[in-house]
Formats: sequence, structure tokens, C-alpha cells
Amino acid sequence: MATIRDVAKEAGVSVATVSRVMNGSGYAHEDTKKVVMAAVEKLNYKPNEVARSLYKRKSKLIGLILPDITNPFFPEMARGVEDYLQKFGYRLIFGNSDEKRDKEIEYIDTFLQNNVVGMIASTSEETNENFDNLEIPVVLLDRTAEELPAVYSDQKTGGKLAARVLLDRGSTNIVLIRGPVEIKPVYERYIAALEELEQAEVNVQVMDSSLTLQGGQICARQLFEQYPETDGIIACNDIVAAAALQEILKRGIRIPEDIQLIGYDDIAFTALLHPPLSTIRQPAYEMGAQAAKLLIKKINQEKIEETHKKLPVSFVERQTTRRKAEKP
Amino acid sequence: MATIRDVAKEAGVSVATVSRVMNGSGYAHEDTKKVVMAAVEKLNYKPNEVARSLYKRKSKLIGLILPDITNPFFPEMARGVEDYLQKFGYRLIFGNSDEKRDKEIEYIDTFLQNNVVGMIASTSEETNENFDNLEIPVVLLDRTAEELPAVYSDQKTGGKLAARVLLDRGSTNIVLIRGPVEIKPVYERYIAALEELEQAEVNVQVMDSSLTLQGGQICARQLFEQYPETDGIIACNDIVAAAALQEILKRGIRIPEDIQLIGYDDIAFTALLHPPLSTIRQPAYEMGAQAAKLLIKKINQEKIEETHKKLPVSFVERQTTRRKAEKP
DNA sequence: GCTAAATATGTAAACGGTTACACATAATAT
DNA sequence: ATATTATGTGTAACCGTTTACATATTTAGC
Repeated sequence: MATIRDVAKEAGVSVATVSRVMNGSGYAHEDTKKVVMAAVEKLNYKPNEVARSLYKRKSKLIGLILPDITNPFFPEMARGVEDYLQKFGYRLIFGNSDEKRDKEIEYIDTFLQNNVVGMIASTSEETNENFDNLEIPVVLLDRTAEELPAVYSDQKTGGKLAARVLLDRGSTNIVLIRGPVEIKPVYERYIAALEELEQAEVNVQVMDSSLTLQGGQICARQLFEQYPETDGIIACNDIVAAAALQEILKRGIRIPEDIQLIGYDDIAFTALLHPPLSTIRQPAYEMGAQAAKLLIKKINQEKIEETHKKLPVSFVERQTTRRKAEKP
Repeated sequence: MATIRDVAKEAGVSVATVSRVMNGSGYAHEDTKKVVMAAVEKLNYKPNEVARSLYKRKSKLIGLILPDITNPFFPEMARGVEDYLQKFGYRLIFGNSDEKRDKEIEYIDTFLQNNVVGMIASTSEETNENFDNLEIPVVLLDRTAEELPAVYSDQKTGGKLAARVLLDRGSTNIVLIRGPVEIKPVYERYIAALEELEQAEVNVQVMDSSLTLQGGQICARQLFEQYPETDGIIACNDIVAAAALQEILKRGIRIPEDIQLIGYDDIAFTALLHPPLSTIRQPAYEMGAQAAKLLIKKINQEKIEETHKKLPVSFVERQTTRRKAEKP
């Protein structure tokens, strides 16, 4: 790898001049510029980011912590982040936290050690203190806290909406599958849905499940044994909903005639289920992009009008819920 | 952030001594060690990786390039890589290439500028020259080339196997959905399947599709218009298979009685389809982990017995193919 | 008790950039 | 013609580490 010194020698100027030409800072004669650029070209010189980062005390790196990219909801967000940042020349250091505090701390530490200019994290509420005394900007993604800027979606409306959908379409024996209560957004939508259901005069049962395929399958199997009369299911996410759907079909229950089902997230493959899954859509990609945008503003010390950006969710009507008119 | 100088001052020693204690290199008196470690503790000192990386000309960073983490096959691999590397203190700089040469080059450049110690990449065959004259180790993942170490799966057997499955279970009008031919592994399995089919006395039709949901849906719709007599489909990946499955169900065709369908990859959600999708499994997580393992060996200059690691694929028998006995 | 080897620690030069500062020259104003 | 300002370029310090080298002190060997 050619260094700035090689270029300087090749061009017959000092390193300072090369640096100035490369960065377009300070003065440099037109002719000198040409000579320098020719040398740069010839040696295929690319400035070493590490050296630059050391002096400036900031890199072009941004840390991203997500719970688990194996859950299709997060890659979507990650791409939103990446695609936006990429345009500004930022690169991502990435880590999965598995919602574990120590992994999170480990990543934060190494991010800092690498002079990242900012961080985006989907972190568990409890551990936010990890981000507290950082001198670099942090944006929370899919999570919230008072003290930190955040981009997230309207879980409350989402939960309400899911409940409303089933209610409006005539379900009266509803099972609400609650995800892990430690995960704030998941808990919020659960609470919102529960409230909405309790206000209606319907039967409500709550079941617990993890957010994973295995968890969903276990839950779904139990569900029909415990509550065979169920005619509506609100799942904590699409994966669990898919598991429920599979169980429904396996049991020969007609959907949406006998039972309605609604998921959460609108991850890509829900549209590929049969019947296609009705769900509450979170704009994952957009959330990622917005978080990136907010972070860059922070980095550039721009005025920020809203530090807490709540993106709207929407009901994606597919075929596991009935048409609104045709209540059975 | 505390620097080594702060620690040195606090401990009343020189920076060299602090460095030696931190790295366990050279001599250091037991008492001195204690004093230094106390200062480290007190100031919560973490060595700056950037400075270290500058001097050593190598970081603890590894570059990872994948085509698109939005395709669930890749996050699985990414986690394999990450989980393995994480144990050795390496961190990932990550980029999606979208199979585009210029994005790939851009990432490679910035990886290099950040002194990564190695790279893992799923790169398109044509652009391998990008990696040619690098002085750091590179491991190809899910792709192959003569010159570079690689971890991939046995596409040929996979393609053959998929064909064999449908053949053995009695399909005679088979549509083979071919993915983008530029993507080597996808092309290889296609060719292998085609060969196997052509040797048998069955009708074979080839259709093209992208690897995405949209592409799959378009292809599936056309499929039954063009070839209504189809009784077997080999899809280029699970996503396309899921699209085909949906179309099959929509048309009320019985599966696996009237038509058999087999996917490729065994991404998580295939098990959640109804009926669950039969597919050829690539051990994505394992592939990622093996690539990481190989890379670390390279980095440590260890002897490497096999530079090209081909992992086996397997047939995952679920319910879109018939039992072998029960040919209709 | 003297020499050689082992232990302990500090000084300063790297690593590859950026930039404050000094200095020289050219352009402009008076 | 002289003072002032703008332009152009180089020198060297700095960012936070590591490490070669020098030096001082122990310890061991005989």
C-alpha cells in the first residue's frame, strides 16, 4: 500500500501538500494539484483511514447493534441503515447482541476503541446506561429512552389496531400471544392490544411465546389444546403467527372463516404464506434509514427538530382476516 | 477516554511499562503490574485500537461482504461468521454488495483503508480479481475460485439430489426454475439438476427467475399458464419455491399428490409453510463458521490442510414431495 | 566478591495521516 | 514604490499505541 510519503516523493512535493490536495483544504497551485493527482493515480494511493482516524479522533465507522439478524425484521432495518450511511461514506461495524447485556457492552467497548463516530442500537431498555456517558452520538432503533434520540414505530397503535381488526371482524374468543415481556416494544403492543380487547365484551386468553419459530410452534400446539374454541389469534410477531397458521391448517380449521389470525412486523415472507398473512406493518427499512439520517445529523451537529421519531404502523389486510363487511 | 499516558501518570510509571503490562510482553515487576492494573481499573482504560492498529499495521477488524442480508440465507451465514470470530476478539465491518462489482470494490477499498486483517466475501466469480493482489488473507464464502481459499456447499450434488427426489417420486413433467446464471452456485445446481433430468425420460422445461419474492411470484404465475401439465417443480431457492407453493395452493392443485415441489437452501421459514417445504439444505451457519475458522488460521499463518472446503448438502424431506414408496 | 545473565524500566522513534505555523512569493491597494 | 493581503509550500508536532534500544538493578554462577 502506498503511503502519503510515497506520493509526496513521486510528485516532488511535501506530504502536507499532498494532504491538502487530497482534502481540498488550504491552498494548492493548479499545476501542483495535477502533479499530485497524477502521482496518486499512478501509485493507486488511498489514504489510510486508521492514521486519519487517529489524528482526528474520529473514524468513518459507525457501530450497529441489533438483537439478532437471523430474525428477518432486523436485516430489513440493517439495510435501511446501511444504504443511507453508505451514501455519506460511512461504514458499519456490526454486532448481534442476542438481547444480552454483556455482549452489548462488549460491542460498545470495541466500537469506542475503534473511534466510531456514532452508534445505532436496538438495545434492551434496562441496559441503556451503557450508552449514558458516551461522548459520541447514539440513536436508539426500535427502542426508546428519554435521554437518547430514537427511531421506533408506534407500538401502541399497532397493538390496538391488531385487536381492533379482529374485534371489528367478529372474533369473540381471542387468544393474545404475548412475546417476552423484557423486550419493550413487544410488551407495549401486547399491553395496547390487551387493553383494547378488555374494553370489548369478548373472551381473552393470554399465552406466552418466544419470538422464534420453535417458540411459536410450541405455543401454537398448546393453544388449541387449551383453548379449542378460539376464533381469533393475535400473535406477537409474524414468525409466531406463521407457526400458528401452520397449526391451524394442520388441524383443518378454516381460516379466516372459523378463525382469524393477525401477525406483527410484516416481514417479507408473510406475503408468501398461504393464505397470505394479515399483519401489522412496521416500516423496518424506513426505520433504519431514519435512524441513520438522525445519527448523521447528530454527527454533523445540525439542529434537530425531533429527537424521538415515531413512525406509523399500518394494517396490511391479507387473507387471514375476514373482509370487514362479511362478519359471519 | 483515558489514554495510556493518563494511566502511566496515575501509576507513576512510563507508558512503555503500561503497554508491557497490558500486553503481557517484556518484563514487569509484580508490584508494578498491580499498580498499573489498579490505575487501569480506576480510569477504566481501554487501549485505543486505532493507535494500536496504526503501529501494527493490522486491526482486529475483519471485512465481510455478502450479496444481500435481506435474503434469509445470508444472515444465517453471517451469524456463523460472527459467532466464531467473536470468540477471538475480532469484529466485523459489513457490507452488502447486491452482487454489484462497484459496491464490492468500494467496500474492499474501505476495508483495506481500515487495516482489516482479513476478509470473507461472497463475491461474484468475475470480480475475483478484486481480491487478487491483496496482502491480507481472503476467504470466499458460498463461492469458489482456484486462487482463493473457499468454503462452499456441494451445489452439484444438491442439484442432482433435487432432481433425483422428484424423479424417484414419480414426477414426469418437471419445470426447472433457473436463477440468475451469473451467480455461480445457483448456476451450478441448475446445471446439475438439468443433467440429471435429461438423463431420465421425462419432460423438462426451464424457466428463469430472480432469487427474490417478486421474481418468484411472477415466474410462478407464468409457469402454470405455460405448462399446465406440470407435476414437479425444482426451484432455484426456497423463496421462489414458496412463491410457487402459494400459486399451487391458489390454483387448488393438490400437493404433493398432483405436483411435487422442492426448494433450495432450507432457510428457516420453509418449515413454517403449509405444507412444509421439502428442500435441499445448505448448512449456512456452519459454512459461515468454517469460513471464519479458515480465515483465522490464515491470519495466524497456520498450516492449512484443505483450502477448499466443500460442505455437504442434504435432502430435507417435508411435505411438498411424496413419500418414496407411494408413487401415485 | 566479581562477572554474566536475567529482570525491570524509561526514552524516543516509529506507524500514516492532518494541520498549526513559518516563510516565500505573487497579486493588489495606496 | 511600498505596504498589505492572498496564495503556495514546507517543517514539524501531534493523535495513542508499540517496541528497539539504553540503562539500571537484581540475581545467579563460580
